[in-house]
This record gives sequence, C-alpha cells and structure tokens, in this order.
Amino acid sequence: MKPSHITIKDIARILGVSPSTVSRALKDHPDISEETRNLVKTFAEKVKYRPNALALSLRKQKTNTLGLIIPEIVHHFFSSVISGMEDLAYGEGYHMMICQSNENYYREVINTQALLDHRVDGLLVSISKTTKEFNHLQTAIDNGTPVVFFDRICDEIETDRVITDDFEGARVATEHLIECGCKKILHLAAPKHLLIGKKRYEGYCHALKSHNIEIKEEFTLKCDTREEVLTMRQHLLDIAPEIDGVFAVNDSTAIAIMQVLQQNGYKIPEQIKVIGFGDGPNATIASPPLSTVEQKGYEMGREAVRMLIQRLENPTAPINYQTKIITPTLKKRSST
Amino acid sequence: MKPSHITIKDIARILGVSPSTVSRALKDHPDISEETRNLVKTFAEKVKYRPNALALSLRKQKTNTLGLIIPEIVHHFFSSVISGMEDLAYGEGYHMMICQSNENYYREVINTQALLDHRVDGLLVSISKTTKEFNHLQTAIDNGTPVVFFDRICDEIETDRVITDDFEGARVATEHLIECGCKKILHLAAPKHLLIGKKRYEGYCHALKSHNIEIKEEFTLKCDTREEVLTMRQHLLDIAPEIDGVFAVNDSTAIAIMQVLQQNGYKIPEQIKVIGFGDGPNATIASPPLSTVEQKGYEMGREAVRMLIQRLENPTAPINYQTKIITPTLKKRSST
DNA sequence: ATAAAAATTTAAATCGTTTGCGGAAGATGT
DNA sequence: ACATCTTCCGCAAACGATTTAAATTTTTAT
Repeated sequence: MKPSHITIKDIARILGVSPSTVSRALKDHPDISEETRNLVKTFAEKVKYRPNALALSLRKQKTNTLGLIIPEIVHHFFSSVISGMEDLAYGEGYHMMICQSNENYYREVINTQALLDHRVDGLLVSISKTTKEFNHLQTAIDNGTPVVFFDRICDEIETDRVITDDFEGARVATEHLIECGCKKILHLAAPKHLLIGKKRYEGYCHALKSHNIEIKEEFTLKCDTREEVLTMRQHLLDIAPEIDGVFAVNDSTAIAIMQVLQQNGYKIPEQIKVIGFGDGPNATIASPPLSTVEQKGYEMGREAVRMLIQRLENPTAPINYQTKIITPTLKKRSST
Repeated sequence: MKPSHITIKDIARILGVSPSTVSRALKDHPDISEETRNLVKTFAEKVKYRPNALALSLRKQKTNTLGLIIPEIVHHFFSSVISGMEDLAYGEGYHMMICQSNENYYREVINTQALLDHRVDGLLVSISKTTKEFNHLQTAIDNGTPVVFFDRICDEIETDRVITDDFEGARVATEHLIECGCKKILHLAAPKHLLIGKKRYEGYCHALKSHNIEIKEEFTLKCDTREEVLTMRQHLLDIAPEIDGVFAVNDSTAIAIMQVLQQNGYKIPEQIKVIGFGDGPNATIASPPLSTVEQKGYEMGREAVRMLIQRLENPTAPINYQTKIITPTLKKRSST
C-alpha cells in the first residue's frame, strides 16, 4: 500500500472539477451532465480507479463483510461449509473474514472481538467445544450485529440457526442397515453430552424400536475416533461375533472398524455391514466404499449466509428467528 | 452495526475534553496529565470502548490484514496451509481475508481486485490451474502491495515464494520404490505446464537415471485426479502387467490406482508397489495404508506469512526476494 | 511582578468517500 | 425585463480515528 492508489480527489484535481462531481459522475447521478460524466468515467477507466473499500465502509457504516468463527478449518466438513459460505457471499457482494477458534473458548472471544472491531455486518458462528459462556455473542447481538449459528449451535441464545437433522440421519442410516437384513446393530457413539452424540443415539434407538428390535445397552459404545477404535480393538473384536451391522457416528470411526474387522477375517458387507455419518472424501476411498449419511456442509454454509444476508438486508423486518434444519441423505455404497 | 459502538468523540463529549486528548490518553501519550489519563481510561474501560478498525486503517494507511487467494479450501493440503497462516498471522496482530479462486482465472482476478480494494497490506497467493496471465498480480506488486506465492508459484513474477521441494520429494519417493526392488515404475503425472507437474516428473526421472533405469515415455501418464484414473481405467490396466511400481503425483490418484489394480486381482504391495504425494488424512485410511511424501502444509502457511510480514515490517529493506524451499519427507506405510 | 519555560489541552487537517444544500448560469414564461 | 425553473456543479460536513501545530494554563526563574 505504498504508492499510487488513485483517489477521487486525485481525479478531481487533475480534471479540474470537485470530488463530489467525480463521485456523482461515477455513479450516474442525474445531476451530472453527460459531457462531464463521460469525461470523468473515461478518465477513471483509464487510470483504473477503484474505490477504497475502507473509506466506503466508514462512510456507509456498512462493510459488506461477514465474520466467520469456526472451530477448525482442517476438517472436511468445516471446509465445505466455508466453501459454501464463500461462494454465496461473494455472489451477493459480501466478503468473509475468517477466524479459527481451535476449539478454544478464549480464542473464540478474542476472535469475536476482532471481527466486531472490524465492524463486520454479521457473524457466522460454530461454537468451540470448550465454550460454555456466551456473553461475547449475546453482546454482539445486543449491539446490533446479527449472528447465525451453524452446526454447533448454542441453545441459550435466541437467534437464527442452521443445523443438521442428526436424529433423522441416524434413523435413516440405522433403518438402512435393518432393511439390508441386520438385526444386531452396534452403535459407535459420540459422548452423550454433545448434542450430536445424543441426537444420533436417539435416531438409532428410534429405528430399532420401530422395527421391534431390542435395544441392548452393550451395543452402544462411546467410541468416536479412529484412535479410539484402535484402542478398543480387542473389545470390539470380542463383540464382533454377536453383531451383523455397525452404525458409526462418523466416517473415520466407521472406516477404522471396517479395517479392524477385515484384518480379523470378517467380510464386509457379507458378514457385517457398516455405515458411517458425514460423507467426507475418505468414504469413497475406503474399501469397500463406505455407505454413509451425507451431511451437507456446502449447503449448510450457503444456507447460513443466506439467512444472515436476509437479515442484514431487511433490518426493519420483524425479528422472527428461524432454525433451518438440513436433512442429510443416505449415500449407499458397498459397505452395506 | 446499528446502535451503540461508542466512539472517541462520544467519550470526549461526555467527559468534556477534546477527542485528541482522549486519543492520547488512551495510548499513554506523555503530554497527558495523569489525572486526565486515568479519567479517560477508566471511563473507556467502563463503556467498553473499542477503536474502529476501519477508521484506524484509513488513517494509518495500513489495514493489518493479509489477503489470501487459494484455489480451493476443501482440500486437505490447502486447509492446512490456511490453518498455519491463520495461527501465525493472528499471533502477529494480522487478520486474514480469504478468497477461493475455484481454479478459475477470472475469479482469481476478481478476488485480487477485491482484496486490493480492501487495501490488504499484502497478498498470499497460490495460483489457479487455469491462470496463464499474471498481470493482476504484477500490477499489485508494482503498486506497492507485496505478494508471497506459495505452492503454486509463478515463475514470471519476481517476488518471495515458498514451495515444496517437489523435485526432491519425487526423487525420494521414486528412489524408495527402487530400493524396494521396483524396476518398472509408472508415473501418474500432473500437467507439465504446472510447475509441480514438471518438478515431480524431473525428480522421478532423476531417480531412475541415477539407478540406470531406462526412462520410458509411455510410463509417464498425465493423470492427476481420482476421476481421471477411473476414466483411464482400461489404459492403466493394459499397462499394469508391465509395471511393478507406481509413483502418483498425489495421494488420491495413488489410492484410486491402488483400488483399480486391486479390483483386477493385483496384490499391493506384493505385485505392484504404490507411493503417493501429499500425506492427507486418507493416506492412513487407504488399504493398505499408503506410503507417501509428507507435504508440510501447515508449515508452508506459517512460512509464507512469516515472509510477508517480514517484508511489510521492513519496507525500507533492500528488495532481495527469497524462495524458501520446504523439503518433504518420506512417510513409509504398507503400500510399498 | 513578570517574562520565559514547561506542561497540558485543543483546533484543525487528514485518510477517501458520500450527500444535503446552496449557488450560478442559462432557459422558459409572462 | 423580470421572475421562475432547470440544469449542473461545488462547498462543507460526516464517518472515526491520529497528529501537527497552535493555544492555553501552570510552573519556574529572575
């Protein structure tokens, strides 16, 4: 940002008119004569004049920038969300300022503050796992910066939200296993205190119940990472002879258990069918390709931005917060 | 951005002093008496005054914002890069504005312009595959906005760069295959007009040459995505009987060919050994786990930001462009 | 007591833009 | 010839901060 960057003042000076005239000419204000307008416009074109977005934002009290706070970028689901957000936002003339909380409450607060300092028009937030206090976000809303939560929402704050229908996704996945003939289905679950853990567990139970399959407590194991599968390897192999299906709370857990089972001679899907949740890139790469539930990150991102812009551009509309639920869909591949 | 957002003027008015005094008091300027300073500071604290970053940037002619143009966020390597950039940038008091080009030259130009309009202090760029013209970036540099290229660099523009030592990575990978006993090694390559395509090809050739293995033209195929592998399936299978090793230009291509080969009865690594490049999360998940070359995205991101900030904060330093080369390391797993 | 020096504070310009209002011509009407 | 419109343009304030230079008050020295 050292030299050049020609300004309206520069143009005005060179052309011997006032800055206001230049400003008006550039935006086809009717007060300006055609002659002057052409003069200004062709000159501006020639010197490649570009308005200074900072000055504009300051003047207009609007930055056309959306602030995003996300737990981690390096995560297929979240990066899809960002991608969806980006695409829609840029299409609508908004830009994005992105911060990662790295699952850290303190950083989340700092980031919120930084984005607010930059006067972002609105905030898109997926809260970090360690966040239990929401003052930073409530304050933002109270001071007039709208917030849209996505995926990791916060129940205590009234605002717009976009979430995946975890219950339905889990139900569909489990039902799919049942329809494939499974009767003894193991569920590898996330902790119950996480909403997704709870909802997916409930969806699993619901499917079993509606097919009159007994819900055995020992068939639900807290196990939601690849590493945990490897740690629990022996226990899983002990259970293996008793089961004919596995519903894992995410893809990497599903793939890990497939591998453990395969290494111990089980045929998938012939002997045990496995289904995951998420549909990241490794679902297709797994052998056999993993059936899973497609969690629409890209779509969720678009939807969140859509809701936010909607609110930004109808500031007078009655505040009637919405929760948009995105229904995941079954992706049948070869593991079931 | 509707109500509140208290300003220095507000504070000045309420306290009955001038804005300049408030400004100085807040930053411990020696001209201000202790009494006034305390008055101002405690009041500012009480009303949670936060300076308006836009006004500051406009005044200071410095935004403390770095612009990033990246081909695709949904890509493990690139999202690691972003993560590294974010971490370092925030630590140094800079923010990031992120745009995806989606491998589209036109969007890359638009994005560059948008970032420049926002007066980012510097640009971090990995050029899109379809970009063959670099005027937009050269202009940025000429107008005083430093640019650091990373990964997908551009030879025609003189500036700082951070790259993976693609030649060395490819050489090490190929050499590893040779050491494992391979003599007939197929290379699935990226287009030659991309530097990474060229360099990795050269590394492959170098390794062959130094072991006195003939370089056969028909053993290098332009094929750098999973989809392309599936499209070329038949041709690949025709070649398969003639080879005992594959060096693929990236992991997903490597995994795809492993699967095609396995589906047609080839044993990996017994009959054909396969090595990839990148070390994304699916390398561990593949069956067998894929040997590959670890491309250090996070580190590359940090390094690019480090170089950029270095230049921003030493504007008078002699322009002595650097190219930082990050050497990837071999990750031996079970596919070789 | 009074000038000079030191300590505080304020006014005003600036960054780049927009916009309400007023003003100077020229055109039109009577 | 004079009032009244139009048409076209510029002045100046505003957005929220910083900073130079000038003004004010207080202190010190003579």
